[in-house]
Amino acid sequence: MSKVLLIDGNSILNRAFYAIPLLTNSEGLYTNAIYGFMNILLKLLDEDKPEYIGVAFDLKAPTFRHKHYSEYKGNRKTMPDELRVQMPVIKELLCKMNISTFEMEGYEADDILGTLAKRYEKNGMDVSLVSGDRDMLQVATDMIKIRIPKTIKGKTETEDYYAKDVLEKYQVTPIEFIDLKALMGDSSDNIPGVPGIGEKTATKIISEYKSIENAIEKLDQITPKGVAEKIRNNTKLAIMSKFLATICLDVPVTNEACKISDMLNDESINMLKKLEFRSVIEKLSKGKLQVVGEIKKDEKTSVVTIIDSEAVFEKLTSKLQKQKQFAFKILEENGQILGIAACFKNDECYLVKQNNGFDIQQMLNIFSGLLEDDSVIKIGHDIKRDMKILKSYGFGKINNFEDLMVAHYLLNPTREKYDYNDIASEFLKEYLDSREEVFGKGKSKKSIFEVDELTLNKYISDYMTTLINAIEVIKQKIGNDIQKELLYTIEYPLVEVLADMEFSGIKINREYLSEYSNKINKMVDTLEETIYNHAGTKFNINSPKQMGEILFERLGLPVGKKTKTGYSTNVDVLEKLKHQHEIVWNIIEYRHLSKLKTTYADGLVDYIDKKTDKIHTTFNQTVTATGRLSSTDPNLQNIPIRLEIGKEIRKIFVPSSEEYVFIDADYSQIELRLLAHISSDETLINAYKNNQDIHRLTASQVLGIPFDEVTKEQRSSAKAVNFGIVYGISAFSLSQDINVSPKEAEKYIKGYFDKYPRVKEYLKEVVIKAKEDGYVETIFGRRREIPELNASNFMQRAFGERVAMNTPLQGTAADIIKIAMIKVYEELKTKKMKSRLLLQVHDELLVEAHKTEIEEVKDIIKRNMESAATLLVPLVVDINIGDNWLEAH
DNA sequence: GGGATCACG
DNA sequence: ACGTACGTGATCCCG
Repeated sequence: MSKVLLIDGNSILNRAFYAIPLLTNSEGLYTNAIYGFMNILLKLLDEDKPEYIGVAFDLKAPTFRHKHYSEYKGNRKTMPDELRVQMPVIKELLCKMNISTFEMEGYEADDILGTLAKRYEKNGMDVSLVSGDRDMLQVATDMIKIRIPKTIKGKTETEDYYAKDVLEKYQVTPIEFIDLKALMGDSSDNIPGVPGIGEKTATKIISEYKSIENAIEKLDQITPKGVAEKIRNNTKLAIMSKFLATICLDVPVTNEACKISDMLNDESINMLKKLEFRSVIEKLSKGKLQVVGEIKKDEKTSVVTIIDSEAVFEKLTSKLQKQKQFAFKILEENGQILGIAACFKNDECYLVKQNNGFDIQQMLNIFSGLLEDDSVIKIGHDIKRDMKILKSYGFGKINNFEDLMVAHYLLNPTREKYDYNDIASEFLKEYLDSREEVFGKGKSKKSIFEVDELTLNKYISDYMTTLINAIEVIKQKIGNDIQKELLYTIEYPLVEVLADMEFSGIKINREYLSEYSNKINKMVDTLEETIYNHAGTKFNINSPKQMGEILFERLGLPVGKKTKTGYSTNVDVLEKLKHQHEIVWNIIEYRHLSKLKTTYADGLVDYIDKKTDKIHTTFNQTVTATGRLSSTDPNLQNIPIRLEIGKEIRKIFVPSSEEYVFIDADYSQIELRLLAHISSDETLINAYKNNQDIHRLTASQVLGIPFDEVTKEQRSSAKAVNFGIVYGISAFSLSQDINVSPKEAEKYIKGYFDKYPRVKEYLKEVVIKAKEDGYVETIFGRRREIPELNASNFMQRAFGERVAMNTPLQGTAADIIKIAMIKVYEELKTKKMKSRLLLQVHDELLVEAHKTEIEEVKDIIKRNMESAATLLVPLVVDINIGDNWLEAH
C-alpha cells in the first residue's frame, strides 16, 4: 500500500525554533528552525518510508475563522524575526528538494492537511500527518496516523495516534475531540470554550453525550447542575467554539502531494551546503533512504604534478621564486614530514615527495630558502604548525607570509572552525569536502598516502587552490587600516612567537611530580574510605547522579539547586550543606583532590616527552571570541594556584637546566585599568595614577566610609563588585557571589555607578553602539559580532549586552599582551640572548632566563609589557624570579 | 557526544 | 516575568 507523508510546516518550524538554540550559518543567516525541520523530516522519511510527500503552510492573510470571530488566535504573539527570516528559506529548500508545498488564502495549514489526508485515505493510501498541534487528532482514523513530535531528553520522538489511540488517551473519538476542545476552549488559539469548564469536566460530558449539540439538548440530565448551568448560559459560545475548532475538510486544493524523487540534487545539495547542514546531506546520502536521488559525483579530476627529483624541484622552486606569491602546506603526520604541497595559480598544483634518490632533508634544504625569501609572499594555513614541524628538522623560518586561518579568525572570531573548506565556502562560495570527509575520522581515519591518488589529488588541489583564490577576497574584507595593522603587526608576528614557545616546551621535574602524585593519591584513598563510611555504602563518588542519591535520598539532606538531569551537587550547593553532615566536608575535599590527581598529577604525565622531560602545549590563536589565546594538549593556562595543596603542583614546572631561572611577570588589574581608560572615569584614572588600592577605594566609595576603615570583608566584596562590572553585572549574580541579598547587591551597584559615573555611561553607550553596529571593537580594532543583541529572547539579549560590555575590555587586554609578547620576543632575538618566552596565561608571561642575563631580561619584560600600550592610566607589571613556577609567581 | 563539574584568567 | 557574570579546557559519567 502506498504511503503519503503530510507535514504542517508552520507548526514544525515553530516547534524546532523554540527547541533548538539559535544557530546561524557563517553568513549570519538564522538556521535553527530549518535545521530542526530537516531533522524531523529525515526521521519521518526513515521511519515511514513514504512514497509521496507534501508540506502545508499558513498564510499571513486572515482565514475564514478570523472573519467569523475576529479574536481568533488574537493572543498569538507575532513571529520573532529570527524565525520569520527562515520561512522563505525553508520553502525554497523544499522546492529544490522536489517536495510539494501548499498554501491557500483563507485557510490554515490544518485545513489543507485535513483535506488532503481524507482525500488520500479515500484513494486507499496510508497517511502520516505530522503536526505539533493536537487539533489534528480530530482527523485520525485507522488509516490516518497523526504524529506529534516531542523532545525527550534532547531527542526528537513522536507520539503517534490512530483513531483508537485518541480514544484510549482522551476517552473520546477523533470526531468528539472537536467537541471536547470546543467545550474546554483553547487559550493558544483563543478559542473561548465554556467559561469554567476545563479538561476533566469536558471529557466527562463529551464521552457521555458525544457532542455539544446533544449535551445542550439534554442539559437537565447533566450533573452537577452548576456545570449544566454554565453550558446553558454559553450555548452560543460553545457552538461558535466548535465551528472554530473544526478543521475544514473540503479546501479547494488542486495540487497534489508529489512522488518523492531526487531530493538530493545539485541545487538542493548546494543550498544545504550553504546552510552548512553537512550532517543532513550525509544522512540523506547514506543510501539508507531509498527516497533520495542519485548523487552525482564531481567527475572533474584534479591535476597535481608530482615532484620527486631534485632537478625538477629546483626548476619548480625557481618558478615559484618568480611569482609574487604562492600557496603551500607542509604535509606531516606523527611528527614526520611526508611531503610539500604548493601552488601558484588555479589548477597548477604540485606535490613534492620523497623518492629513492631524493629525500626530505634535501627538499627542505631547497624549499627553506624560498620560505625565508622576503620577496615572495607565502600563503599558508596554520603556519604555526608548519614552522614547528620544520623546526624539528632544523629549519622553521618563514618570512613574509599570509596565514588564512589567522586572517579568517580576525574577520570573524566566533566561528567554530577555520578549515580550508570553511574558507572556500565563506569567501569563494565553493563547497568542498572537509578534511574529515576526505580522510575519515576516529578509528577509520586514513593517512595521507592511504587514500587513492584521485582523492589525494583532489584534496591537494582543493586546499591549495582555495588558498590562492581566497587571499585576495580576504584581503579586501579586511577593509580598514586598523584591522590591517592588527593582522600584520600583531597576529602574524605572533605566529612565530607562539611556534617558538611551543617548540621550546617547559621542563618537568619528574621526581617532584611523583612525590606529589603519591601524596595526593594517599589522601584521595583515605577520603574515599571516610566517605563510604559516612554514607554507609560504597558508591561512585565521581558520579553526580549517585552522589545526589546518597546526599538527598539516603542521607536526607535538603535539596537546593537542581540541574536538567537531577540534583545539583556542585561546590556552591555543598558549601551550604557542610554544616549539616560531616560527609559534605569530605566530599568537597575529595572533589578537590581528585581533580588535582586526574587532571594534573596523572593527567600531565601523558604529555611529558620521554627524552627531554618537557611538555609542549599548543597555544591556539583562533579559538576565543575575544582575541585571547587558549592552550590545549595540555592546557597550561589553568594550572592550580588559588588553593594551597593545588598550587604545590607548580613546583614541577622548572627551568630547562641549571643555567636558567624562571622570571614571571603579570599585569596588575589590566582589565580594570582598561575600564578606567576606555570610560575615562576621573576617579578611577586618578586612583590608578596615584597607585591606590582600587578595591579598597571602591569599598570606601560605595559604602561611604573612610578609606582607612575598610575591613577585609568589605574590600573583598568591593573586589567582587569590580569584577562584576567588567563582566556586565547583574544584582542577582553579585548577590550570589558575595552572599548578600539581591537588594543589598543592587545598592552596591547603584553606589558604584554613583561614584564612577563615566563607567556607567560607558557601559550604557557600548551596548547602544553595539546594537547599532552589530559588533563591538577593541582599542586595536579587533571585532566581534554580537547577533544575540537582536534576539527576541530576553536571556539571549541580556547575554549579548554583557558580551558587548566585556569584550572590549577582555579583548583589548588580549591585544596588549600579544603586543608585549612580540616586543619581548623580538628584543631577545635581536640581542641574541639565550633567554626565552615559555608560557602566556592571559595577563602573565613566564620566561626562562639564562642566569647571566637575569637583570637585562627583567628589564626587557617589564619595559616592553608596560609600554605595550599608552593609556590614560599606567600599565603596571609585577615581576618575580624563582627556580620553579610556584616560586616565580 | 553532551552534561556536570572544576581548574585558570 | 524572564534566570543571572565574561573567556577558556579536561575529566568523568551515562545514555
